[in-house]
Amino acid sequence: MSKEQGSNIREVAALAGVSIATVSRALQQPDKVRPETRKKVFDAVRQANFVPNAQAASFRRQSNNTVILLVRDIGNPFYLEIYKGVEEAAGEAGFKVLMGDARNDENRVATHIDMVRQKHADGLILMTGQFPSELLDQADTLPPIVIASETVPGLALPTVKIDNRAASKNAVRHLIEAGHTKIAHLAGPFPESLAKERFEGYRDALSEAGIGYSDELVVTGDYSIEAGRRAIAGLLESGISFTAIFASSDQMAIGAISELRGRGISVPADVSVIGFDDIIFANAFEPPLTTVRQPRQEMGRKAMALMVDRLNGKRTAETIVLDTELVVRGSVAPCRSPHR
Amino acid sequence: MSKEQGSNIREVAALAGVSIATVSRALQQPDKVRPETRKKVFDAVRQANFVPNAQAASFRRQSNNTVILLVRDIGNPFYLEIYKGVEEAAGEAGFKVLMGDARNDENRVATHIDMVRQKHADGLILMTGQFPSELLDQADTLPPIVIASETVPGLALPTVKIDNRAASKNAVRHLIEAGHTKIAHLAGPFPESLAKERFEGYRDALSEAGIGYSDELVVTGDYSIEAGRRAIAGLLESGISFTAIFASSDQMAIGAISELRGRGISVPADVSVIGFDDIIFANAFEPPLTTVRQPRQEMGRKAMALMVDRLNGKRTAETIVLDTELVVRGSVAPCRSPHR
DNA sequence: TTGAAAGCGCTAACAA
DNA sequence: TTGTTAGCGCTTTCAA
Repeated sequence: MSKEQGSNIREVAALAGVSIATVSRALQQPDKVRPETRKKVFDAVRQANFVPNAQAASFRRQSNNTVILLVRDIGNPFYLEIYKGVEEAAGEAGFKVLMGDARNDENRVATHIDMVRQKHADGLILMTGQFPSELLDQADTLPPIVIASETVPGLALPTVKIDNRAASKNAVRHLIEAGHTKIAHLAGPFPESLAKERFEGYRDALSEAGIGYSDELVVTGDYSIEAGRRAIAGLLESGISFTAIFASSDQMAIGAISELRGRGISVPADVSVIGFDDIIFANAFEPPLTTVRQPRQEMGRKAMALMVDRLNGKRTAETIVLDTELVVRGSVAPCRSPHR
Repeated sequence: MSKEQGSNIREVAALAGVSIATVSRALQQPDKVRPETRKKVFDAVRQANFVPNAQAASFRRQSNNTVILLVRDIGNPFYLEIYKGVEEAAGEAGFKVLMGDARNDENRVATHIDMVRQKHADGLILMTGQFPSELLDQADTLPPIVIASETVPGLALPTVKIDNRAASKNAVRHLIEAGHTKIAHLAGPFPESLAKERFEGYRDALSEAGIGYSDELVVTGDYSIEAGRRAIAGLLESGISFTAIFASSDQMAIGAISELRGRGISVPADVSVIGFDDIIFANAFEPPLTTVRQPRQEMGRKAMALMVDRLNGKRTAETIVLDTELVVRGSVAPCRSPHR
């Protein structure tokens, strides 16, 4: 029933009574081959149970139409929507997408850059805050890289991002308008740009409202649920008082709320919370999370578009800035003891 | 500063004053080369800024030490933990892992099987309920495939899974012990094995307790949050009464709870809920979700181990069954109107 | 321990 | 429209 497995283009050519070039053409550009010839080839392909060896083709072409999407932490649902956008745009452009997990580890970023150098893939879409410092001054020898969501200071690469500072400022302003003045900030890991930009937005809103800034209200974490829990535990145990939280990720917001609740503090009655990202769980959560929505799908699409440009030889370092939106749901309430 | 980019093994050989074979050996099996020669080669590699073309090597070796992990829906956090297990075991065995998204689409499964046939990867770990039916009778011509979590009836492939039927029965029994008799079941998509097995466990528990079974209490969905919402909306609108829900995924459980709450029905006070998977959000959710924990990391590790065996020529179709655990948290309460 | 040489399967330039 | 042919960069016998 099943024919020989490892048949190659030569066997097919022999079977069809044509040259291997014709087989290749019939398969790659059918309209360049006369219909009768095409039919002979297709029949032979079927008869030989032939599956072209994509590896050989990629090798010959010196490209394999594949890009790697490397994310900070594959456990964060935020990246999955991005992936979908990337994959959609990639499919349209004839590319495949593989997803890699950097696990917040700079070395793993370096490993994946090497994979591109070694032609495992044609390009790398980076969604990690980390970048191997030893590569920073080798910008001209880097393989095709596009940055999404994050930025790497001192590296002029095509980038798609949001205005983190403005989005944060807007979110914190929302808290201030509800009467909050003691606002904690669950930041990302410094000194990454993303963390710093959101932190600056937080400070902007504070100073705009004439509210004093306090170091003690800022805690950093790696955007995970666990980090959110830990941050709140630390804050509470150190006795700092606060009535609102602005978290740099929905996961941290969710961890924070869970921790708060575990200690008998209710959200939003006692403490208001705003997250960041609008992951799919934000809306199903109790209370439904007020958060900053990022246009994830579009971010993915744009990043892939930038990659296609780059792969086609465009050497600019364009930066695309996408809009965000504050999605007001149920995790913010008026401050009960304003100006306490 | 930066040297020529696309240097190849020939240049390095010339630079080092040795043959290309020696360069290859120095890089692949350093101990087969005299230390002085090795040093010459390494110096030349550095000088030429040489990065071996992995594509060429893979092509020559006819294998690339890469496996694809194809999941049903990359948006479900359940798969991310699996991925971590797979990647860990893969790293130890010298393999790379790429993750693909089947989007509940049989055609995309076929596409990925083709990728392996075309040598994009050495093997495929399948976590999809779907399998292209036209390939079912070609088991002997299939590339290396391992099934995880799911099963494909009529296909004898190495598999790692849990005892879905027993786990479900145990979960539903927990509901029954709390006094519930009107228990809805949010099932996966029939006729997939996974959905059927969990459904059978549900029926087992019911009949064991002498509770009658009603078709109307069973609704199917694709394991997503949205499916959970829709299922509950349908149930409520058709006027069926129920006091508990056994959902086939945490995401459906979360969607269900969110929908219930939106309609003023509280969990667990009015309705008790049990989920399946124990995703990372289950514990942070309000109420913390009682659910069936799957040993995801281990499942991933075992699946990869099976793949390594298979790639090493082992041709058995071993099935490994892993243990589950009912994690009791806060989403189940005693039935307030038992035997209503 | 090292080198020469064949060739993995395919694409694409060129010729017919 | 089709065929001939030269490699892509590497690994791996086999011989020295």
